[in-house]
Amino acid sequence: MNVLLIEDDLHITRFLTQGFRQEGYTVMHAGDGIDGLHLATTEHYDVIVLDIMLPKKDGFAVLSELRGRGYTTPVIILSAKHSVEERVFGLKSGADDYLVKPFSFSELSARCQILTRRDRSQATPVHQLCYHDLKLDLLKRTLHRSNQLLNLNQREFVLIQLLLQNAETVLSKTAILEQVWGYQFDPQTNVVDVLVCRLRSKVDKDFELPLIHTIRGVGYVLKSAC
Amino acid sequence: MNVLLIEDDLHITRFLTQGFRQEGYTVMHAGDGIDGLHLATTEHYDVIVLDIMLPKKDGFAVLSELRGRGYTTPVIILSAKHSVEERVFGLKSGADDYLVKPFSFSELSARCQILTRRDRSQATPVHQLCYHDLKLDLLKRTLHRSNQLLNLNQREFVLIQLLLQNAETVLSKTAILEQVWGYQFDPQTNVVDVLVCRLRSKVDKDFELPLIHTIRGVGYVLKSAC
DNA sequence: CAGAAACATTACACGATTGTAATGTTTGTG
DNA sequence: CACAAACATTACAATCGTGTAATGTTTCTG
Repeated sequence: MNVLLIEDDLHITRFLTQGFRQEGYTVMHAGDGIDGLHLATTEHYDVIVLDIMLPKKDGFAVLSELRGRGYTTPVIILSAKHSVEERVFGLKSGADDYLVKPFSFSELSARCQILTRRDRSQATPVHQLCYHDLKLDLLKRTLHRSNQLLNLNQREFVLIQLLLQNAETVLSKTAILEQVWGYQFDPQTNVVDVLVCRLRSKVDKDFELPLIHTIRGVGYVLKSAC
Repeated sequence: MNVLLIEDDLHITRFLTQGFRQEGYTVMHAGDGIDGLHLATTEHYDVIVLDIMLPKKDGFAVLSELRGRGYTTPVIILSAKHSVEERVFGLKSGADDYLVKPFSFSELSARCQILTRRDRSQATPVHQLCYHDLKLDLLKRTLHRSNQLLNLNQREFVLIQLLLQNAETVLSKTAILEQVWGYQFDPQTNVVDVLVCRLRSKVDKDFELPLIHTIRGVGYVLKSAC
């Protein structure tokens, strides 16, 4: 069982890490929101324990980005505030549970168990990837932008899937070549450029806000901000 | 959405019933443990909200009997006590959540939503279809027969999916036309025959046992027996 | 501002996919 | 067994998907 702990307070971190390890969990730790989000989207975890007050990116932001990208990993929020509004807000933003500090480790552990118990019975991989007004359904093989159906071909579909799975992360051309074509060498042509262009003409052309951005000298990203 | 509320305090009952009804839930109410258990085991509910201090049979007893009989309906415990021991005990006995009185209705409602949301997501569509030695993966878009990868094109893929979803059920040509092409009329050609033929050449040709059978005058079936 | 590098777009060609139609084969009935 | 209907197979043509290369455009540097 893997736990991702996103917490900046060193005392709490040590306390929880120890507790989880004693129960046989594997714990990964991130000390700020950016790191946490990165870990959460690159590795598999059974539960994420998420502090709200975090450096760089707060817990709510991490949570909403995570959910926005289609990740459904159970999240337990830890927070010092116990105002009803904040608790409800946390739960509505996609958290699965909300614990107010101070709390006992045994309760946290019990609540983790509930979430993972439920999760195991599912064990179904995500089949919908969302970002901004894009929605990709892997089972129906459809891509919608703002509820409008876009007709993609094979290659375009795989590329947008890759971009969605790595939303807001720059992908180099080499990485794209590798993951879309399976090539581990450069075919010395501009296939990637052409494919990106074709995808753009479907995904971005008729819309106000472009989502596919090029980072000159680096690669491409899917993101909504400029 | 159906809620079962097991609670003896009349004020709380009225308060919660009203709140749930305003959110469009249907609420059933039981005033003691015996009644509650009886209702829980005879009707279907999406969530059970369970008080601990109850006449006749307390909440923990109700919960453990319920779970002992195999019911997995999500249960939220309401309790006046907030000792860590009791909370952990409640969670470990099979509750899905634990709220300490006094609590706000909005938090209870949010937590109910989480539990029912999770439940609904368990109804996630299957992404693997299997029959005999055929295995179709809708996410990877692959078809294997006896662990051998078969390379299908678009139309063939949709047809085998349809056949697998209706394994051992005869599908008429009209039905196939409708579900694979979306046509609701007969194009007056033999597209279906041709597609079946092409699919067969991949699925059945190199194997001992044919899986795609034609029922003369009726349609086609996927089955392993003759 | 000239030039080069990086990227975008367009045009073209080849192969795969798919629908149509022609031809071949099986099955059942009188 | 002759015949027709139903189905299977094959052949062909139109279209689509995809890679390559040529041409435009942008961006950055000196």
